[in-house]
Amino acid sequence: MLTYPTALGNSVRPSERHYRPLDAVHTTDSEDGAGSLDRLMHFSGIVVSYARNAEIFGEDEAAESLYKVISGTACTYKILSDGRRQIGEFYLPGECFGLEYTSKHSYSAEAITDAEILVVKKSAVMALAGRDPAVTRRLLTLTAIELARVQDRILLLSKTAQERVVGFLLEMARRMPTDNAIDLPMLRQDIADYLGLTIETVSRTLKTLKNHAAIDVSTRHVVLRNRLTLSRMNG
Amino acid sequence: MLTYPTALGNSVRPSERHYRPLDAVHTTDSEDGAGSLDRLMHFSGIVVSYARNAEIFGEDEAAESLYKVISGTACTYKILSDGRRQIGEFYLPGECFGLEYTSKHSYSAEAITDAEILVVKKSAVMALAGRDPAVTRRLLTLTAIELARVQDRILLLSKTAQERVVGFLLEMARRMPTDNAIDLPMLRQDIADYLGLTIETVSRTLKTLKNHAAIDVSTRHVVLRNRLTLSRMNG
DNA sequence: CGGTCTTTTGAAGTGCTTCAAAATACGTGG
DNA sequence: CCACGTATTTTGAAGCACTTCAAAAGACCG
Repeated sequence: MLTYPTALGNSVRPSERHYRPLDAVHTTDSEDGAGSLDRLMHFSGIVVSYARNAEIFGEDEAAESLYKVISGTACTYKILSDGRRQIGEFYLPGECFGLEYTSKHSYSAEAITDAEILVVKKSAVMALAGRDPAVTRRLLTLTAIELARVQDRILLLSKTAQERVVGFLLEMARRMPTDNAIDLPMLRQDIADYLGLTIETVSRTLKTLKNHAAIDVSTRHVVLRNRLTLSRMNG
Repeated sequence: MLTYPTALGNSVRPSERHYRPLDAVHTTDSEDGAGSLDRLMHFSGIVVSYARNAEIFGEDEAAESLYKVISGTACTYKILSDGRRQIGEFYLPGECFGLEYTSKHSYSAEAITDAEILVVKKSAVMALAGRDPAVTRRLLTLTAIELARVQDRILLLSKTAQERVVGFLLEMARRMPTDNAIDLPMLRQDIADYLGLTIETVSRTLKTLKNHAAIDVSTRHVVLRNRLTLSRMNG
């Protein structure tokens, strides 16, 4: 897998795809500290542009920062000893990752499209958290949301190939601004590595769904045609 | 599956198995609020005894309490529409569960052996957290640890049956007080539902490991004979 | 000791993977 | 803007790991 050079610094280079405008991100003040944390991130963070396939951080590196996707898509992953790659999660614009509380990262992260990522030192976040309890509460909320999401993935991974693919599509549709249309930022191989399937199985399953008139699918675009059918297929 | 009657109240009925003495639990004061939270739980919580297979809470019930295992073993689980059960996690003495930040539980919990569970109202925890920021930090730490554990499970579930069983045994050994001897509190069916396998595959895989002199295994007891072999089998 | 629950074992079936290759999409230089 | 080379996706056929179904063996409890 090629690794493209990484552009560092506060540059604001246009990226390939924008899924959600930044101003759609939740920035209002609330008792869970969303406002304070969000303001801190945008104030003390720097925007870093990553080319497609560029590594954002590596496993076992010091975990010093929090990350928020501005544009493009990132993912976390681990390489197993047999060479297979398991993708932990995809991160779309507005979503945060790097919420680990160990000193080293336990997985790697990379940009799967050209992407702009807001990078904030954890030390800055922790300093603010010391002054503003709402920030700690916000971090707790974000971590709990991530936990719930990962627990859902465990359910997904215990299902059949068709249920996994359907679950993936429904989840992506939920997280995208458009209702039934999905612009897939990732390759079939990424989907396969996310769902614990092979690329061939993903391809064949999408075709089956298309043949059952449940979806329309082209290389990078999916339209959910029949949510009722899909929900029934979702186990 | 039978559901046994649940004994409610502050009773202290002896339970089947004790894996770790309570005083081995981390109770020292520290900057992450472990001490404050722990004292609160033991001060304002009540100990409830559950018989084997008794439900501790059900999916969609209001999530009003935090739980800490005193003795015995509990697990969280979800029933899929096809009737299969996916176990989310096992909880051994000293471990906490119910760390959800939604108003309703998104999974069920039950005692898989007779068990004593310390039950604490979230409202009490949150009240303390409002006065003592260290408690919120402690909750954040506990949630982050749970998150890391679930992320590891995702890796486990993307592996072969043998790797899953080996990973399960190594993980259980790590969490038990004894080094290489494991007293399994759960049935083969529970292990199967945890690993996303069938009971037959679990049984056959344990036999294979035994035949390779990697473990000794009887119904409820496992001894890790050769950790090097096991580690190599762990993917 | 008898009944029930649990685990093991065997044999056949199947869903996903693997291997191989064709078809299609994509990016780039001419 | 087209043509070419590369990357990605699709399709086909065979293999295999795990499941399913069935039944025997063993463990547990009153």
